[in-house]
Amino acid sequence: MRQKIEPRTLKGFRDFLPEEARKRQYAVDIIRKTFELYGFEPLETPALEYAEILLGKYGTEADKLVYTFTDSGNRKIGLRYDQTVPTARVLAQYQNQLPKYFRRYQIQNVFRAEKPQKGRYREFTQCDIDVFGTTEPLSDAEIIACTYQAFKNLGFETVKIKINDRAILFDSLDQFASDKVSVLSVIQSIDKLDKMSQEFVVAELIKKGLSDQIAEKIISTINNATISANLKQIISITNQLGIPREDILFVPTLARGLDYYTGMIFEVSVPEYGTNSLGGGGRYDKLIGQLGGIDIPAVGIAFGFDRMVEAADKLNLIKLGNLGTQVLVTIFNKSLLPSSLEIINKLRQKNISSEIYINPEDKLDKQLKYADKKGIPYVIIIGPDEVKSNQVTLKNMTTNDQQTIKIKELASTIK
RNA sequence: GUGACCGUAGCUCAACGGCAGAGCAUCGCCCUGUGGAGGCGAAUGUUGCGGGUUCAAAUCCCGUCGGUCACCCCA
Repeated sequence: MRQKIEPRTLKGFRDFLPEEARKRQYAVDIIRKTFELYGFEPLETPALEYAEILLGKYGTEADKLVYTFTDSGNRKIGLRYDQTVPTARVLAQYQNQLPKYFRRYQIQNVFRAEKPQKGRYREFTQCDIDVFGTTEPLSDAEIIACTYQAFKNLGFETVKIKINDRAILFDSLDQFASDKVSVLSVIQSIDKLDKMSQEFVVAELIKKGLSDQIAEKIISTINNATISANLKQIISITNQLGIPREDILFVPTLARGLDYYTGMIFEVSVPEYGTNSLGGGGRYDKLIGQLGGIDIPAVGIAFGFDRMVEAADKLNLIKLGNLGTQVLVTIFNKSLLPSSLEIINKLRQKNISSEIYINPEDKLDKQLKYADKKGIPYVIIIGPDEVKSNQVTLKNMTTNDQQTIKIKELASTIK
């Protein structure tokens, strides 16, 4: 007796059925075109890496979230946790083959062994763009401009970029750090000012071991911080690259959780969707050196493709009208099947995406019902009358119009 | 990783210790050259899974898997 296997997906992993998959493909297409438009080159890396490449890069906390296994050759391996680490490996491994100023994009799935919840999964897609090999503010600005445009191209009405400079945070907060409470720890608390009240953050700072006065002073210091020359320059270039001044906001309390940022940091959000950031990034000039052994400055962003699609879908920005099957060719009966086959060939030669009903035994009403359910806008009927007059009946499923036309007029009528 | 809530037909849910049900969806027919509306009929379950308590468990208890939410962290 064969054991019955229950079909199911792994916790935190998802299937994308046709409707969902089509939306994702639609979005990925727009994003990829934008990246290409801004001169970024594609890069793909394997899902699996040697575990030693992945582990120990962001700290012990992140290491726990890396999927690791032993393969049948007894190698310690792991699934990629992000796209930055594998790219750092590529930079170290192929340094002679890559351009000095390397700008690449990467749209791939990453894996994290986290507890899933809303908008968070164990396998999800990240869109990365980065510029390697320079500390020029122009490269920071290019990343911001391209990110902004990708969101705009997807159809988001307003896109806001919050920007700050880690240097501002370090310079103004260093004075408050102690053996007990590091600057990075203070910065992590500061990062919460966006979501939490000031009182909450002050309480957290006190809990971390700072005095009431110091905690209050930190808040007022950071609220009064002024913009850096570096940031001014980056913003000015983004304006010249066509990003409206009002969509770039200097937010001195923006901190970003990751420790490795060294300069400009930024986050993207879409106000219509909520305050949650859809992506973030910044400059990380030391990370690649730590990862691959060679010092290469870098700036980039990763945005969450899944959340972006969810937001776009919620705001009705994904129009699939012209995607998918345009025409269903029905089969009147078995003996007229050759006529239907002839038509479907013609349609496909004309580059019209079309489907032939798959069962010649089914009656016409069933075939129409099928088209209706799948949302196919046109149906072609070829019965004895049509065959006799060398025509076809073209039915528009949305307007309910129906006309009998010559076969050669088909393509132009549908388009 | 910590904590809370929830798993009953394809979907949304009812039954809350005593015969497992409804609406929607599906399929068939009304309708042998035309979908969406309507009418009639049919099919659908080891109540997520495993164990325990009980004369009796969908219901109570434990475990497990899955989902949702918050924290942490992030995308």
